[in-house]
Amino acid sequence: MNRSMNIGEAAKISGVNAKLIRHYESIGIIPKALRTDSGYRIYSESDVNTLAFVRRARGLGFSMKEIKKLVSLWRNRSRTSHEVKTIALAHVGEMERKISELQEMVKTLKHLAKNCHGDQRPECPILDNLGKPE
Amino acid sequence: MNRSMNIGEAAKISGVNAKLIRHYESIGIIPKALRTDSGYRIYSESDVNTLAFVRRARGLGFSMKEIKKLVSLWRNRSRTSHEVKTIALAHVGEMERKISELQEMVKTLKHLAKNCHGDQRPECPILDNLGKPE
DNA sequence: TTGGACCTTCCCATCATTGGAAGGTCAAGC
DNA sequence: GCTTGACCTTCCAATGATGGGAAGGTCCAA
Repeated sequence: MNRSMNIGEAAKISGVNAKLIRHYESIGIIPKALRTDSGYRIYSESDVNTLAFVRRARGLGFSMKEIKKLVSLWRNRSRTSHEVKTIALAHVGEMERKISELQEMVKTLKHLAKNCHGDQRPECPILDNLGKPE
Repeated sequence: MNRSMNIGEAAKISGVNAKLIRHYESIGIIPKALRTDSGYRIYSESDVNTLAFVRRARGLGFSMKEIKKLVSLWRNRSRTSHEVKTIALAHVGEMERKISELQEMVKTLKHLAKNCHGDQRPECPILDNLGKPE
């Protein structure tokens, strides 16, 4: 129990590669790791949990700034679920905005592509549209 | 007609700011502009058309690499509409993939948020999920 | 003791864009 | 003619998240 490990092992278990672990430390997402006498970083199981937390938050598309806040809330017993939910819903809103934007682009481009023969001839409504929209 | 203008005017008309015009020149999206004796860049109406083309392509989410190719096809009379359509549809596919990814994240996060009280209490299924997915 | 697999820090690249600094040019008003 | 301010020039750096690699130190097993 309570075993400690070096960065390679922590990477394997947490699913966050070593390069990224160092990076997360450097930008303050996770606290500075303890070191052996020779300078190797040491990780506890708790540290690995934090890393996996970060990985999963990334998987939901949260920014590093948001993740930093989420980690601190996670670690803070006097947090309120309201704070967490606010961040989550703001992120949902941002993603939904992005989805709409992409859908709009897809719609336009599909329409143009539908009218493009896609053969050996040079005529192309896609280029026409980009070249002169009027 | 056939008036020529400096970068500021070209920026206004094309809708691409001056900083970005210089950048596009530096990365080869547009050819190097002619210069006055004193070194100011000179743009023709045709150049401005190219800049607006780039701006609209950006608006459809194309990458600079793709836009470089599209500009060259636009300028090339012996292009085939097939080439253009291929690029466009590949881009549509990429955007649809991205949309699915975002939708999946939104779905997960909305589900977690729905079960989160969002009040003064610390209990929070969002943090629980990020902390231990098992 | 040697080798290889690990670790360290540091710098650079990506992508598209923006910002600023330091300095040159132009045109209008005095 | 000179000043002023708006424009232009180049160069360097930052963004956000990550990856790649170099140069060098450490650990462990044969």
